[in-house]
Amino acid sequence: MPSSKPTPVTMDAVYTAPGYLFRRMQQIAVALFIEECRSFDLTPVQYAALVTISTHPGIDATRLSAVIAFDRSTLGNVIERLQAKEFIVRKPAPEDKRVKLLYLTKAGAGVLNEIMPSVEKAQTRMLQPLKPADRKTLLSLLTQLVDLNNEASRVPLRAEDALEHLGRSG
Amino acid sequence: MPSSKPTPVTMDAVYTAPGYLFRRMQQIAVALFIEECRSFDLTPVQYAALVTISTHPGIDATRLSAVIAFDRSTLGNVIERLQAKEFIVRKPAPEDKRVKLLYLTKAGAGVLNEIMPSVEKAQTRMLQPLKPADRKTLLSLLTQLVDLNNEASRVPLRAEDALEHLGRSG
DNA sequence: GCCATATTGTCAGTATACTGTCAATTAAAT
DNA sequence: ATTTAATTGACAGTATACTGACAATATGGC
Repeated sequence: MPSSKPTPVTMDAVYTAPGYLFRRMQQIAVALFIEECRSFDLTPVQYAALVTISTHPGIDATRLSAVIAFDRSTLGNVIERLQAKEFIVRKPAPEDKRVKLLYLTKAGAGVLNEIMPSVEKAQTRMLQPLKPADRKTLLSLLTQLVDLNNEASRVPLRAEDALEHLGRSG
Repeated sequence: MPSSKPTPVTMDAVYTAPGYLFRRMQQIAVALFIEECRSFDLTPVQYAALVTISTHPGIDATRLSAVIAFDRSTLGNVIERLQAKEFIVRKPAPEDKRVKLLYLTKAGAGVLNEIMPSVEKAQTRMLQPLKPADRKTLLSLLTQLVDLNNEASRVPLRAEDALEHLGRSG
């Protein structure tokens, strides 16, 4: 017969779970980013979107979502905010009336250039407590893990999608 | 004079940043949790809260927030939802009219017992793609990093706070 | 050309997260 | 004891995230 004796629950069920640790590190990462970049009025997500629009001028929202693996619905609001701050502009695509193409404004390119050192500082700070060798190990394992689990999230990363707006066929 | 020549921005500014990788892993971790625990109507945060109330019956919201390092404001809504699902109850504290003490209901204890295997499965799955030795390494480094960066987040983990409701002096 | 299908942006709804504020209440200072 | 501080739960406001739906538009099969 199946034993229904309940295992005594301890806080280890939370503290040692990788999911909990990833959540904590995400909180910490965002906190450090916001702290270092306070003067630029850009969130981590907005920064990632801005970088991607910079490297892929004329990308549309759907492809942008695939390239940084952010939800399409979420990205709509992010784009709105970047547009409100006048860091990007949206232009209707001539060949497809559904699509709106994204471009950096001068202000957007400017803020991106200026914020870079602060972003670097935040990224450095979050791994700082580890020994240099451990930083490399963690980053390597984390990169592998994200890549190998790519399909597990709703919006898998599709870096190659970024090239489609340049006229490739899928 | 300072060179204002802008460094060409590449997607590496996003893809290799630890902050981005932590965000991706958090997304993936939540997605796997939700998938494995679909039948239980509990989110990762609600699960963590339930575990903590189980191991600390009679804890209040502020101490709960310190023990799992979740924001106090956020936790208010989480508690409301757990209460709506009748997994917990809130009782006013006799000695302090501000405080409401949290307790598991029978249904709460039941769901916690039943969900455990699915939670375990989700936690296992998210590290599965790595070799066993690498899983151990990553978990160890992650645990260290979260601990060493504890003060960087708005709500640092204060595990010892959990004992106060048992009558300690701070 | 027509029709089933897919894509795009958008929206409503729910659930974290954080900032800042507030009233009620308690504790501390003197 | 009275003023001052701090604490507690709550709230409003902003910003990710995901689900599921929708109209407008494109595309494919035929």
